[in-house]
Amino acid sequence: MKIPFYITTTLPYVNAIPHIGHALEFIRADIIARAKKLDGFEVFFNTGTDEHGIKIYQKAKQLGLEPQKYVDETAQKFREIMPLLGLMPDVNFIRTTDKHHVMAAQEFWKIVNKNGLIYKKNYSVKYCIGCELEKTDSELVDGKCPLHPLQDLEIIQEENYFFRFSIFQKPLMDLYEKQEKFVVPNTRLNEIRAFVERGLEDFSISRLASKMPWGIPVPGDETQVMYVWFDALVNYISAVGWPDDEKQFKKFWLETGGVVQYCGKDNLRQQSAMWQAMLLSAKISPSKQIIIDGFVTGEGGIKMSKSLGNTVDPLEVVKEYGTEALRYYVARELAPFEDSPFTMDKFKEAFNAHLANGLGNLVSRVMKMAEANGIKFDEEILKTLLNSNEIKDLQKKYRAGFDEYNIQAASNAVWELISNTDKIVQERQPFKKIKTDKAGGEADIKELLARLNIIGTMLLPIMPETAAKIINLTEKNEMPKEPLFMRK
RNA sequence: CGCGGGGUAGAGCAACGGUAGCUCGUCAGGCUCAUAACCUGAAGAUUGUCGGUUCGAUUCCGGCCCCCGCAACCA
Repeated sequence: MKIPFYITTTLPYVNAIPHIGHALEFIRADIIARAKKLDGFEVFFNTGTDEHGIKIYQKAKQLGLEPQKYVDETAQKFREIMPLLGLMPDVNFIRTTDKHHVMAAQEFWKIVNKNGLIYKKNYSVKYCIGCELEKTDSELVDGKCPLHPLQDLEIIQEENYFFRFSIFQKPLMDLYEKQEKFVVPNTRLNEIRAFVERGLEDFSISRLASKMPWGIPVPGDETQVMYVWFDALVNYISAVGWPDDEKQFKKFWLETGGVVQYCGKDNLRQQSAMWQAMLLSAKISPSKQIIIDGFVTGEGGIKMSKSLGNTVDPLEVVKEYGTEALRYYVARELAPFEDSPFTMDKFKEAFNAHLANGLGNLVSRVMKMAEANGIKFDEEILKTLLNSNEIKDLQKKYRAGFDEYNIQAASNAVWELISNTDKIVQERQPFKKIKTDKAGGEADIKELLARLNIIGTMLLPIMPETAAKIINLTEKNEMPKEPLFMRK
């Protein structure tokens, strides 16, 4: 009987096309999903697109498209990128415009409402006549719209539904206290704790449909649509069958102890506070863990932005270096939880050093020796090697890395093995030894083959295609027809 | 006194009460199985700054300076 495991990315908001930050999160979640699968778990891996709300409504209008048409097109771009990033083919792709999800979000609303946690209240909105847009406080400079500083903002009173977030302070603090490593890394847990401790305010969870119709209708009130967060977050349960597919929900939400959610640091509050309060309000058990990753930045830690021209297009990277190389870079060259710079120069450097010169070259040199001397992969030697302290220690590091969602640490263990193996070739010089001491040389080469085989196995979640290639080469005793990674 | 992260060799990071490690890059030597790859060694850091605690601080405490992100209904 396989133990179920549920992991999800944040659903990207489709007001823009996929960027490197999305790619990074998809790849990380996929690596964990694959590692769990290889470990014998029955994995449900979820991703998809968040498609409602004002930004999308405006974006569609601006492009002269119906919102549905716009989101169909953009969602398709996200769907297409999944295989290019090497995601598992059975990844679940949910859209918040899916019928089932819409139904689930409405059902969720009804339950929360029934539990007395939704109420109506006047909400004042600041509106800039110049922009013809609502403005939030954070968008204002000295209380004025920075684009139209001479015009006063109009205050519009609007009646919205609110969620009683404020009463969840204590339950959330308890959750952070009791659930082990609820937020990873710990600094983020402290951050959200401090935030909740300061006190929570109810937040509005609907918009007037007359002004912004692009949302899920509020059950029982056609004049309002649900605010995107209240809709989008529900995907984590609707994706596993809530509310109607009890069997699926029981398996992947209840038996797993909840979902493991990957999200960016900008999503900390929504996922580890708002969403958890929402679940509590519907009497559903909380998520299992929230994994917060940092952002990729440009050179020098500066935020990536189109206007600065320091963005990196994941599709360009894949086109130039391939999917596997991008996965490598995400896994090992980026800090797992902190911001890290991502530039094409750095990428090339890492590619040459660790994929071409490191992994690829090692495969070529070992397979050449094996092939030239007709030496076959030996299961017995593999078994002995797996019992050595060196390999055991590395496997331990590798597993601990994955257990802590520290993909970098796990990957480092693999490259430590690669480096050790290069050293062995140099020290024992089997290519020379085989000429004078046939048995000794053969034994060395067999060990090298077994090492390569282990490297392949360890690479399976990180670089699945390369890993399969390496395993295949060692078992078939073939030199790669062309280098695995050609120097750039 | 809004919140958080950070300032360590040319670059990117690590460590932690006992004078700093790794990766890339640079230089020298070795090897020739391999993708001008690989192995060994070297050069290169007064660990932002001032002060305190201590036998001893990069590591603990306090002040200051600088950088980055966020500031809730903006995904």
